[in-house]
Amino acid sequence: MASSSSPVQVLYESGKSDSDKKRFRSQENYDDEIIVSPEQNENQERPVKRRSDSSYEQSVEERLLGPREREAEPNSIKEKLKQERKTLRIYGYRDVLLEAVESNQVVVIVGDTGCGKTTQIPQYLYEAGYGKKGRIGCTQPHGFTARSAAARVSQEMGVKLGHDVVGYSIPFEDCTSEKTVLRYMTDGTLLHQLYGEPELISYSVLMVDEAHERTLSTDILVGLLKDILPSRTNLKLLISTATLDCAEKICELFDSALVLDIRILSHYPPHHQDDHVFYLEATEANNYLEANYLDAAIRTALEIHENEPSGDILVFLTDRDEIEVAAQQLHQPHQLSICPFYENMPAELEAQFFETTPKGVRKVVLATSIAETFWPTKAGVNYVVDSGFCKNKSYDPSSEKERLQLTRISKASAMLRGSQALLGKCFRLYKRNDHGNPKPEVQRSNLTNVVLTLRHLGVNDSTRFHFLDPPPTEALRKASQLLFALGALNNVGELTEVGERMAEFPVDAMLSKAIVASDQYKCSNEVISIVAMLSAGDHDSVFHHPEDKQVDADNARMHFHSGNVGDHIALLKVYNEWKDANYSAQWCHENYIQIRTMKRARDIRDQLERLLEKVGIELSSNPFDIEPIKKAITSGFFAHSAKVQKTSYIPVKQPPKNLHIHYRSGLARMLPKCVLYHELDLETNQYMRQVTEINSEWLQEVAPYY
DNA sequence: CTCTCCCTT
Repeated sequence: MASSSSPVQVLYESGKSDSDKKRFRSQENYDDEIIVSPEQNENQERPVKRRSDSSYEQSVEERLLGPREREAEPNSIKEKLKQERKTLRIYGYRDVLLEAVESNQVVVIVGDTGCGKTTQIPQYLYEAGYGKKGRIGCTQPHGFTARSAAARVSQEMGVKLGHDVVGYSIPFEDCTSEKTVLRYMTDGTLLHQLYGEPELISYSVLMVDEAHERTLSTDILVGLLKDILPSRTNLKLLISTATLDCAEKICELFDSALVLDIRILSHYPPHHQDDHVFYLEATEANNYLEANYLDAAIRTALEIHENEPSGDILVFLTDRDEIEVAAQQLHQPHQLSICPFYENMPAELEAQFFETTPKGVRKVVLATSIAETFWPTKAGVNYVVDSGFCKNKSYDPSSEKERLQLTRISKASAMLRGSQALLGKCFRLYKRNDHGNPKPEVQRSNLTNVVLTLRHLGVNDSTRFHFLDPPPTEALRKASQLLFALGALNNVGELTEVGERMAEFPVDAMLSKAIVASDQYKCSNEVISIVAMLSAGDHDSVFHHPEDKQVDADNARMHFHSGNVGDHIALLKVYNEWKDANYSAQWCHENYIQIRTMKRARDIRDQLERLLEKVGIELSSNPFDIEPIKKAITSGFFAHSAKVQKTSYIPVKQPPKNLHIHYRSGLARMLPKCVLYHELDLETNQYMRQVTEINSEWLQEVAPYY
């Protein structure tokens, strides 16, 4: 173990006798963080994400209304829900809010996550008659919040979800009908709806919720709404945010907007004032630099275990590696049951969440920031350890490389993390108010698809678009350059027919181009399968390789690579064999394939197939010749081609830099002359993932201007 | 001889 000369070590030893008090200072002043709102108390379910699970909707309803309540008189349920609505904090602002909307086109609402605005405001608007003038839309950054809000609202209104006035529309799930007036959806869904309804003519009110998350879709949507509002004078816009900073930016964008801060005026009974959040003392916090927060988190968890009453612990770390390190170190003390929790976790680990730990055994959940919003069991945890960090994808436009970057979490994230410890304590491994200010996604993303979407919606000069925060000009320029090379823009910068078609597909522009190109190579049937597989998950989420069965898993994987067909064709073979096995779960298990990824690929593929018809591409198939398939892929990915040089690769066009085929590729150590890759690893940007051999002459054929 | 946070059209 580390010697006692390490500042962290000393720190922890000094704190041993008196538990947290020495290291952590409780919040002294009242601060509206970590509010236990009535809604949070009532509506505690945080279901684990189950993509494409058709039984999900029902299970949400069942959780919202326990079995006993379902049997009770419908009227008494209705009465109970009606009373509950009045206890919500937001209820006190009902009239103020409606008045504000009546006399202003744009209203910004500042309120904490979970204060009831998502479920209540659309209902207030409906009750005030806005539903008679058009639809009431409410957008969310995430599909599952849209779905659970709609489920809750349909309960409160006593209507059947999706068959009456309340519905929702999220990826792969359209739960609406002609009767739907109150519609919950994701920002992305609404953005796509703008393709067919540029002025959102069917809506009378729109509420853009959780704008402070600053997702790509939210930012683009808000910018577009700025343009739409002048000609839609009878359209009301509400934007909600948890932070004042974001509210100010929105006000700046819309020349006149009314800001309603529903946090300040609220009053809480004393027991809701929190004395359960502990921060590091300033001098100690300075020791917690990026280098040792993992160590600090592990030690804090152990100290909680030694000094605090029973209750499960949730530790927020940043990635899978850290979780595995922490799991190993915490494994030693008995009476600790360790649960890892991260996206794309193997199914067998997921099962641990639902196992009840034996009496006297404390559960420690080691999670990434996924646990800020998803929570697999109904039971909460008593203790939260917040490292204060997360990992974020970032894009450098000048090198055109994507990387994962360690980032300090925002105040909003810290609040979400802390709110998981409703009745216990939250230990933050940083100073009070020492939050990060993460860049909005639009400033750290590859903008190719953003520019394509904007063009498709008639925004011809993206540098003059109303961004809440402008992206680097270089990123916009690089995006236009790639779109030109792909043939989506012509030499005067107009969207071409190819570009129009590409914009319809909900996948990355280069994949979208491959689909459009598959028309001329008569293999759209195969290409949409490959595109769906590549879009379904990142890197290794298709093949499963458990620690203890590496050899078996490798053998299973290599079966799809027979003939050295390349990783793209291997993915096609995986999809087709799964389909031939009737989409069987057993087949996935036997072949070490992750069924979650496959189900998602199937959903995406179905969607792509429907869109082929929309853009006039015939579903064509040439299963016995892989060359046309590879050519179609090359039409999208010529920019990712590399030529062999001795034992490594150099990009065909771009500053010299050696690349290697990733060891998990079917072509690892094969050294084909010329290859194309889907992506580079985010850590070193040196390893090509998903590699296929191509003929270098094709490059001239598919991208003469590149 | 290396291995990527979380979302979403």
